[in-house]
Amino acid sequence: MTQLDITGHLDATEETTEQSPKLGRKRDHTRDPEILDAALEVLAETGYDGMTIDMVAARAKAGKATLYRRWPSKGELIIDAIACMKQVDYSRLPDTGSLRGDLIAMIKPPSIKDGQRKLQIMAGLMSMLSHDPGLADAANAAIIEPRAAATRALMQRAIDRGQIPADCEIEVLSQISAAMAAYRVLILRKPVDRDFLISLIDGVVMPAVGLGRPNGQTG
Amino acid sequence: MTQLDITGHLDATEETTEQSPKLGRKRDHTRDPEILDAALEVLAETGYDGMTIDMVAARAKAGKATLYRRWPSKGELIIDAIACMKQVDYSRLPDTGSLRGDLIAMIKPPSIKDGQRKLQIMAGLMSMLSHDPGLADAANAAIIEPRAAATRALMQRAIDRGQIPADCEIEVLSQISAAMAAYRVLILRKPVDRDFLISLIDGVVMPAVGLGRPNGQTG
DNA sequence: AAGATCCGAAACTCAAGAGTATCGTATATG
DNA sequence: CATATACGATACTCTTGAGTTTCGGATCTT
Repeated sequence: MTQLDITGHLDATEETTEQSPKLGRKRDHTRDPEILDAALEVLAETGYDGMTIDMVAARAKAGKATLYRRWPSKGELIIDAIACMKQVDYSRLPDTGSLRGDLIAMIKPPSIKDGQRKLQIMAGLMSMLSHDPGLADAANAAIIEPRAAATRALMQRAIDRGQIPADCEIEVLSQISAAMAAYRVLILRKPVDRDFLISLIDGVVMPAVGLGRPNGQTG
Repeated sequence: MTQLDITGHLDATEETTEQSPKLGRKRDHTRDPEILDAALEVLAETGYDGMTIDMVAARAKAGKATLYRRWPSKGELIIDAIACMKQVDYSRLPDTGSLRGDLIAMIKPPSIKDGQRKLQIMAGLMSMLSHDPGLADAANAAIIEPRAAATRALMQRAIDRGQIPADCEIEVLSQISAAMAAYRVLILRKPVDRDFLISLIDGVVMPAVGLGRPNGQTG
């Protein structure tokens, strides 16, 4: 449950338990993951402007000064927190043989919960995105793109298998679930559950790729 | 659904009678519309937390005290501004005879521009919506619901005419354009233009109601 | 014209939060 | 045990913005 490393600015993949014997230096920045987690929690709860460094420090049971020893500013802390955000693993895509099966296989409680949290974080960042390109890039890379890439891959595979027409608008279709979920949570303020996502797949996505509703008249 | 009306104010949007043209500084709260407009502008540009009363006052060429003589707080001002927001008129829906024609008829430059602006405002409000139910309600009534109701009515009419199946998921389908537009503007940070909206109608909505893609294989 | 009002500008108070500095303590190393 | 260092807590400075007050001048009424 606790796979954490991330000491510098990521890329630190080796997590050997030994320390370099550096002249009496004690533990490195071991508290970083907890602090970044606390920052994301507070961000999701109160939004970027509402959150304070004291809140984050208190949540992480750390001193305010500790945060400033490690990050130069509130903004940098948040960008780092987003970049180091824990991800659900999209590297191994489901392979059920059918597009519908694959899409539904992506709907799992941890995935839903993860999505909900990410949307809360996005909501907290929203008003800042227009004014801080670095923040927007970090949010996109950590929150939006991973899931989008996974869905896109599923659809491309269905095309490669000849299961859906090659001229499907994958770009748009692969965004439907994410967009509708975001709209529902952030704007309609209703929960996104499994049934909603399935009704999206069966009522929108599958028909749109020609696998759903038996075609009828032409309006 | 239904309309707005919220508190007590508004009705200032209508020009009652012709009064002294430019020299006039009338005694009633004639400046209200300009101030509310300025508030919306600043809100859209900088977000709720980023905006200051001074910004709004300066934008409206008014004194800060004037705003406080009229609204008790920043929050009340914003809620009033949203409630009194100018609307594009959705009361007379297009009637082209076909669902596709109606949907496309709703895409007009003023409508696109209006939508873009509303989304910017929503972005500025986003982080507040979770913490202020009154604000969320006002935003929903003024920004979200009018357009949603119009699209829903278009689809219901298509069902009544027998042009699309009665078991279409109207609720979801009518939200597609709004959700995808919001996703594109707020999260993807790309512009929403006429071509995008048309590709949504032809690539997603129409196929989903059985009027688009010639149905084929079963995956 | 005189009086009553409303307005814009600007100075002011007050609270909150970003960022800094200090200090006592805990702990690993030697 | 001694030392060096990182940490938590806390007090502090400084800036910003919400909300208030004051005042001179412009406008409407009578």
